[in-house]
Amino acid sequence: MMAKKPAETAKAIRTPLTVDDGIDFPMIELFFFAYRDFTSDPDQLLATYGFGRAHHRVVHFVNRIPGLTVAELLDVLKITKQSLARVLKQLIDTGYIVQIQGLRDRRQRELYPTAKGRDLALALAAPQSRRIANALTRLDTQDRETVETFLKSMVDPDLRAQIEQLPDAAGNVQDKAVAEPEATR
Amino acid sequence: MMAKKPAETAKAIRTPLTVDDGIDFPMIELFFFAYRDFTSDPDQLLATYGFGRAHHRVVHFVNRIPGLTVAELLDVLKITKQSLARVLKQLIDTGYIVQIQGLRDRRQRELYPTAKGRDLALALAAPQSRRIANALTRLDTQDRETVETFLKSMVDPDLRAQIEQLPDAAGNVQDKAVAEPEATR
DNA sequence: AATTTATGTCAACAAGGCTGACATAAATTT
DNA sequence: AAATTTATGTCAGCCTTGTTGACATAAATT
Repeated sequence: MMAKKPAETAKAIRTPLTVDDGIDFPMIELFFFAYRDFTSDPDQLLATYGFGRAHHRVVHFVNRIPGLTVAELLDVLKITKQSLARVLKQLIDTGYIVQIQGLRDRRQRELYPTAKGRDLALALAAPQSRRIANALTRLDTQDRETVETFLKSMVDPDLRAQIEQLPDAAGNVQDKAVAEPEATR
Repeated sequence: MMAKKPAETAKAIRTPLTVDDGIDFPMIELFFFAYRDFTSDPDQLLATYGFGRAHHRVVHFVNRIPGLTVAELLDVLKITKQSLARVLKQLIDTGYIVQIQGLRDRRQRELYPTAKGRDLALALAAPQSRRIANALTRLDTQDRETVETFLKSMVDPDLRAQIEQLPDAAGNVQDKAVAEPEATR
């Protein structure tokens, strides 16, 4: 991979890149730093469990979409099954997630959280939710929608479908489909 | 690390976590997916160079703060010098970045981009800036400030200082300090 | 002269991505 | 019924990018 010579000490550019170069650097950097700190709270907690960010993502989506299959999870995470296998196996072996053979299609393994897994998902999400709530307090109440619209627009259009499938999504019908009959609540 | 038994098949929870659990899941997931796609454009480009995300960050900040020292870069990136050394060496060997011994303190190595390094930084930033601009078009003009305020508030207060130091920051004085005298422009 | 600081480097390790190959059971197609 | 496809699992090995610890050098500071 590395090959080229040090290019005969090419000349150093001493001026910084700025917005004058036609790039929205402030927003790019804001997004970078915001995400870095957004992930720092759960990262710290995960370390005490001996888990990493990969475990976080799995626990999160299994709790958000209980009963999703391995293939569906792979599609959400956009990683390979070999990559998933490692962390999923750990989460199953340590009792955070259980697999149940599909009824309709018995090849499928539906993934569900245990009580332990639910607690972990909540513990990981809590500081992130707090950070967001805190950031939103500095804005007018109707500005939440502005931020939501912005973030949603940052997602690739063809991948936005994934978001719509999650519970609580705007105009989501699935919530009702999954909800139990009123009598049992 | 891994030790526990499969917990005697602990019971599966079949209901999803939702906003009713007191967590702002929609925003958490929006932020996750938005950042995932935000990094996807440069990632693709980097792959064609044989570089990774670590190279991106180095090239970015060296272009934004030309002449910063190794120690300062480590502070911005929050990684170890051994981690930085690998990617920095590659970027220097392939002529994207040059080191210049500090004048004031000759132990320091000031980092500058070459023309090649500048081009790369611009090429990496362009799609991200485009994505942001596109997302902002869906909002009212004054909503940009809302998004900026939100993102800034997501950053840890004690780390916000880093952002202020970058060019173009709101109320930033440094731009002038770094600028050359008018005659030479 | 002694110590501290800025940087570089070597070695080893871990997490979490990846590819390729192969195995099994269940569903689907022919 | 047989052949094929699909969903999942698993083994093996590789890469990037983070980590720690140890040590070396030159320059600045005490």
